[in-house]
Amino acid sequence: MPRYNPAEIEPKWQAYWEKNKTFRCPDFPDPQGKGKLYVLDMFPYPSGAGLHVGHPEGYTATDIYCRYWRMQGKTVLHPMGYDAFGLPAEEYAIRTNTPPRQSTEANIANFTRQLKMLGFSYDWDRALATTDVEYFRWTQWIFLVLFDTWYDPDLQKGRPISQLPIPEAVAVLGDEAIASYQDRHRLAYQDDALVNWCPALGTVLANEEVIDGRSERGDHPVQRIPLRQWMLRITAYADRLLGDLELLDWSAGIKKLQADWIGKSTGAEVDFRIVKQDQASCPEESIRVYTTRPDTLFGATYLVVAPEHPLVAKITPDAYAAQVKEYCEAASFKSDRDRTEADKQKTGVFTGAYAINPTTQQPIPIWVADYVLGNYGTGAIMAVPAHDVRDHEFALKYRLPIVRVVEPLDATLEELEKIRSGEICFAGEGIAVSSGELDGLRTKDAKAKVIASLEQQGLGREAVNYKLRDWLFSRQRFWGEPFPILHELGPDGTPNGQIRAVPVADLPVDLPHLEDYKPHGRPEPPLGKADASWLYVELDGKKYRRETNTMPQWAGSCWYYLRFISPRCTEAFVDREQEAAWMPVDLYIGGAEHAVLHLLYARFWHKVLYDRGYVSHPEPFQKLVNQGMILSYAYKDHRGALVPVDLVQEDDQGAVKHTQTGEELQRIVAKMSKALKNVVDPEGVVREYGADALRLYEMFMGPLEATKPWSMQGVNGVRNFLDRVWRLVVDSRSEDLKLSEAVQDIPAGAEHDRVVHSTIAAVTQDIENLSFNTAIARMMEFVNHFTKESVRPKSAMENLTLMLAPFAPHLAEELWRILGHDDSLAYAPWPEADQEKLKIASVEVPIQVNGKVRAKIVMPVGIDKQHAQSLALDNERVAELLAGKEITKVVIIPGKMVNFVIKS
RNA sequence: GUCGCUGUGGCGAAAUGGCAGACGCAUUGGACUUAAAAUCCAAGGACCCGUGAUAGGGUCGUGUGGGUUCGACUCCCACCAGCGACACCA
Repeated sequence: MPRYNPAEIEPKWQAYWEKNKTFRCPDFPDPQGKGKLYVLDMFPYPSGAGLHVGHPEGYTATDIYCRYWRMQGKTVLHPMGYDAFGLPAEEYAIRTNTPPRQSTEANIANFTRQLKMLGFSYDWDRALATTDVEYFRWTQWIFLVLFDTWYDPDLQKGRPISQLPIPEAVAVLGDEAIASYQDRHRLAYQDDALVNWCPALGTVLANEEVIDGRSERGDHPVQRIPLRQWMLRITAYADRLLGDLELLDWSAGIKKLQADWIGKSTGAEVDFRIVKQDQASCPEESIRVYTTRPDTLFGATYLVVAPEHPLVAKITPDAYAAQVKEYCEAASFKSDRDRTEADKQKTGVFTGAYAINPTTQQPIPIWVADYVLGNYGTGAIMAVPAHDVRDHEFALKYRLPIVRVVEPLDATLEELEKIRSGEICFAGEGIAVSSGELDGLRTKDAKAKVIASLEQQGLGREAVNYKLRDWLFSRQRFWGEPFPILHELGPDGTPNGQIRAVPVADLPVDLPHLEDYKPHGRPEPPLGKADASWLYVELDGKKYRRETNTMPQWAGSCWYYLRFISPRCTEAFVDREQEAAWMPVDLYIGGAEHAVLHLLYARFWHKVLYDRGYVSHPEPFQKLVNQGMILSYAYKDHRGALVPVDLVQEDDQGAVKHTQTGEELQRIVAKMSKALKNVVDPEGVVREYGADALRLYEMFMGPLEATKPWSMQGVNGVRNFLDRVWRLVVDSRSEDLKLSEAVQDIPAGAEHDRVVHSTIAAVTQDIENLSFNTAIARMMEFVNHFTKESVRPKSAMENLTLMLAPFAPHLAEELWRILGHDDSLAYAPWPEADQEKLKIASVEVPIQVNGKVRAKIVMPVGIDKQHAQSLALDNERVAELLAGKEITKVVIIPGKMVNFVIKS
């Protein structure tokens, strides 16, 4: 085998690693080693389409990192698994008439085959899928932990429900009342929620799965209907989820995304007394609003309540009832997203009722408008049209008064004029005016003063709000984890409202066999069609019906990183000691599309488990890196329409033309898509160029976090590099496999040593910084250097092989063998850069005049400033330029540059 | 609309206060070959001056405009473009 042939050596080494369990990870980190390292990829959803080039990007990065640290002596946990529940699998199953478990397992087998083909150093013995019954047994168990936990706001901690203090008033009502009180406080609770129900898909959808009132998948109409749903009380943890971001080594961008999603705001709740009117029999005294700008209270000229607000009907006088009712009903049919469409004109209706502004004592009208959301704050606002753009827009449309109470600190006269005339609205901070006792105060001080005064009068208080909502956790689908919950049946055989957990000993609750799990257009979950033997349970003499909702796809991915630590543990969801030894995850790499939801949900579950004493760290993922998207070239015609790549041809001049119209096209970068025929299949790349070339190319394209376009010529380029490495070491003309004659077991000279050790230093640094593209460039320089040498020290070739091993492991193993080593190099010590051998005697230093390079002089390393200056002045050209000029300043950075500043 | 990221040769990129364009692709020239492929060696930002040809020298150049600095791709301000996320949260 004289030539580099990845098709032969790659399967050979993959078989070797598998047979020798080279990457098996021990239960505990080696106490003699250099510590533990837990490196995790976001596990894939095993779609029928197989691996996409985007998958190996992150996986190669983590693989390089793991292989490097193994060579540095760390014990590395590096697992892989599958997030396999979910709607696409179920849809596919319905379409092809195969059971979802069967198609899911086939897809997993295909993914595993493709991943193994790329030579990743996973411990495959730890592989798992969220659909494994033995896995979701513990997903259900964790759900029961959530069900068994309430959040104690005083201790800021989740505690067992048995420790929830029961108020005397509840206790006297008996066991049922206590149970219902407890149920209302659990982290997993049931609630009547307005959901996005899609009859065609037969399920509720998350808000992000609904676009303009239609489903993202299939474009079916979506309705808003109230349904009894399971909710998870993530809002209880909002403050900790926000505060603990500080502990994490995540990019500022991702932290900000999460912080914005949680959306903490501080302001005040203010009570507005309702003006009693003869017609309305309103028992309530006041409406409570939430505002972040209590300092603008004097400018509140009307109130707005959400259409869902419980007081709407009570405060509306009969004369207005019909139109208010009509408006509220119309609003109830709109989705949240419809209502919040920004470019939409605001609408609203006057209720006919008035409230008293507590500062001015003036009556102000109360309106209903759907720009106020029922489920944020108190569902009601005080409108300050002079200082809030939304209120301003609404006030202009309905001709409501605008009263200016804040002046900007630094505005141009022109701006000030417009603000004073009410033409534009000023929403910033400034100085209070026309606000009685607040006049002259800065916004911050005015807020404090008005809150204090409201508190004194019992009319308001400081308040905090979050955008984050509780998590709607149930789906009406077949292919998900069943809830381990039982509904007690009354004497008439229908649920009586009492619920209980399935005893832990009875877990898992497996999915029943269903002949027909297709959607039927009604919101009852498909599991309701299960046999009575599954559906009905008798326990302690009572009859129960199982909960028939299933969990959303997010559930399984909320804790898989814990199961990887002890995947076969039968006693617990994770072995306690092993958890303490391996957690937290040291490096987590995945796509930015999971920046908010997955990472927030997983952090939430982790904190609950932490509070309940099941895990040892408050946060699961210490360092997070988002790999960039891999895009493809696409072509656009004069109209801006995209042209499929098979209709594009490049001519001799390098211009791209449409093969049919001959029109010259513009090359752009776009997402890969089947329609554009520019999807790159990783398996095809492996066949043509080899797995090592694919891995190397994905890393050489550019920085890990950047989005970058795929180029087959680039793949060819790195393959060319691997060929050069091969020829550097191996005699490619010989019939049998042997070292090149240039490779000799001789000591390296000073020049060779410098190249070797500077490469080691650079590559080591680059790997630790995840800067793989520059690490590869350094190895290319190394190869370019030694290719020119007719004698290549064997030790230098060994160092190169070791450095290349994390990137191109198959080739490196093969070269290692040819260099005379019997073992795999997976655990060979990483080469160390010898600082002594990096030292050089002299450097070339640029000499600048007024910042422009005018000469270059070789100077000894470590020269002092004075000598550097005189050497520079000795230079003929420099002397010439400085002749007769006055030198005003000389800047000298020894070893870097000398700059003479002269008067011109 | 708001927020974030990105803007550097023909292309992917490097350098993140000190010689802009490392490394790779594509291109061009040379060696090898009967020839081609492969391989190896070499050249290369643009423009100008200079020379028989070299050598050599100059000006400009990192999206645009301004600023800080002896010195800016790098830091600051404003703007433009592309991509992405969020979107009436009071």
